[in-house]
Formats: sequence, structure tokens, C-alpha cells
Amino acid sequence: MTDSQNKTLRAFDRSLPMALLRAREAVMKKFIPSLRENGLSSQQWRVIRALNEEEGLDITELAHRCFLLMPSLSRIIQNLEKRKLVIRNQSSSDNRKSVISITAPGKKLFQKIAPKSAERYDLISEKFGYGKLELLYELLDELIEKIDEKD
Amino acid sequence: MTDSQNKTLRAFDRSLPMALLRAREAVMKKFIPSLRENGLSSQQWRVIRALNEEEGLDITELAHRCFLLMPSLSRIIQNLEKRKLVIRNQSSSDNRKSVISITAPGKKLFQKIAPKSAERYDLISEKFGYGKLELLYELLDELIEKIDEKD
DNA sequence: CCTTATTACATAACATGTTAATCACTAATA
DNA sequence: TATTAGTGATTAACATGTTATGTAATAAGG
Repeated sequence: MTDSQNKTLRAFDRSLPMALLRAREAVMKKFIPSLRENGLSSQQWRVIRALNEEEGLDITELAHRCFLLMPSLSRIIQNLEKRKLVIRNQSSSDNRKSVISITAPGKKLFQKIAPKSAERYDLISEKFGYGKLELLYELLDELIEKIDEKD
Repeated sequence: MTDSQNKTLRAFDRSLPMALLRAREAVMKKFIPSLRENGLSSQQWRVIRALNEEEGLDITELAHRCFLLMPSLSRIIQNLEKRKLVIRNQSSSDNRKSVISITAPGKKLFQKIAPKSAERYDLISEKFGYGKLELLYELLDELIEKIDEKD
């Protein structure tokens, strides 16, 4: 590492948000190319993935599962709907609700991308170490828990 | 935790990008309110913070330090410039370069916000545990290193 | 019922993320 | 020095993040 890069890090190297952001970017770099090849953003992929796992989710539930805010998700669904990857139905029990499902083309796309994603994940897991990865998950979960804890 | 929430997590609970995103959001929640009170986004704050630490940075260097892409930073600087928090000068050695510096009002704003930020950080550090926090930093650094490593 | 509050979702407006294109300036080289 | 390639920064275009607001449907209380 050059002096310039070293100095660059110093200002923010004990910034937790920056450290998490950098790590996330590093990880995402490995997944985004194959998503991009298939015309999906990482957010769109999260939605497809959630709907593939369980169909007929309302938008509020989908937002919760995908960790997206409602306005973002609202636009994403409109986009995926136009591309026939998901379909929207009215809830029979509550006319305010939309029930979103994945279509056959959507499932096909999922099955095309999923193996590549799993492969990338396995590679990361292998290089970083399975034990360390589990430890990292635990630490992140605990961090969230402690932060959200009442004072 | 309710069954619904529990099921919600399952789909993505072994997704590294999601875990990092969630953790980052949890942390940011603690810092954003005081930034917001002072009319700054977290990205604008990163710029102010970097410039307070070292003045007269060109935009490329600033982008590197703040982990921002050039187009985003370009707009952010225009915004901060209008608000007289930073000032732009031409480089004497290279007319393509802009040299950005923090202004007196910018420094004042920094000094208003910085103590609160430090306080929040200390609280997180205390609740989560200093040792665990250091371990987390190490793991994140190592994760990035391994991922970027040539195969 | 009628009013009020709440819920589910959409839209607006602006900031940022992201890729590509552009422009001005500088460096390199024939 | 004329051409060409490279660099620093901006702009464009579109997706997403974020807060505020709007709208329709439902729930809750009188």
C-alpha cells in the first residue's frame, strides 16, 4: 500500500459506517456483474429472490423482507411488472393491499442467476474462512441488537 | 420476536450484503438525526470531515477518502459550495484540477457536530464492547482483503 | 351510521448511486 | 508542433434512498 493510500484510510479507518460500507461494496462487486448481465439491480434481485421463496406477498411484507423502503419498492415493482417478471393482484380481503407474485419468466430468471450467486458466495466463504464468516454474522447481529437496545 | 419477523429474516439471514447493510443502517440511525438537525446528509458530513482534517484536497483525492464516486461528489461539492461551507480554487499546477477547502462556517459546523458524533460512537463502543468492535474492524478489513485478492 | 384515526400504498421532490458520454486540459510521441 | 492518448472533472440519464405528503380503504368510537 502506498503512503497516499495509507493516509487516505486514516481519516475514516475507525468509522464504523465507512468500514461496513467498504465491506459491503467489496462483497457486492462479486455479485453485481452477473446480475447486471441479466438486467437486474441488486435491489431488484432481492425482490425476485424473496418472491421466489414465497409467493403472494403484499408490498409491506416484501419491503420488510427485502429491507427496502416503501417508495423504493413501489417503483421497483412497477419496473418488474412492466418487464413481466412479477404480477400484481388485488387482495380479496383488503382492497388497499396488492399481492405480488413472481411469474414463470421471473422464476426462470431466478434459476438462471441463483447458481452463479451461490458459487460466488461459496468462493468468498472459502477464501475468508467459514468460521470467520459465521463469527462475522454473529458480531453483526449482536451489534444491531446492542444498538437497538433501549438505553 | 414474532413468528412473522422470524420468517422474514430467514430468507436473507445468510446474505452477507444484507447483513452488512442492516448493520450499517442500525449504526447510521444513531448518527443521522444530529446531522439532519444541522442540514447535512451523511455523505456531506464525510466531505466536511475529510476537509476539516486536511485542507486543499482535489476532487479525485476527496472522492477516494470519502468513498464517493466522482459524479456524486461533484454534485455534493456544488451543493456545499452554494451554502458557503466549502470553497473551490483552481490548481496552479494543473488547470483541470479544483482544490477544495473548508470555509470558516464549515469549520464551525464541523465543531458543532463532531462532539455529538463522538459521543454516539462512544456509546456504541461501550454497549457493544471495545474488544468486539476492534475484532469487527479486523474481520471487515480481512474480508475486503481476501475478496480483492487475485484468485 | 358518522366521525375520526389508522393502515396500505402511491407520488412528489430532492439527494445520492451508477454507468456512460463529454469536455478541457495535459502528457507523450512521432 | 501536430497528433494522439490519457487525466480531472462535469453532465446526462436512470435507479434508488429518504422524507413528506396525498389518497383510498379499513378500523375504531361515539
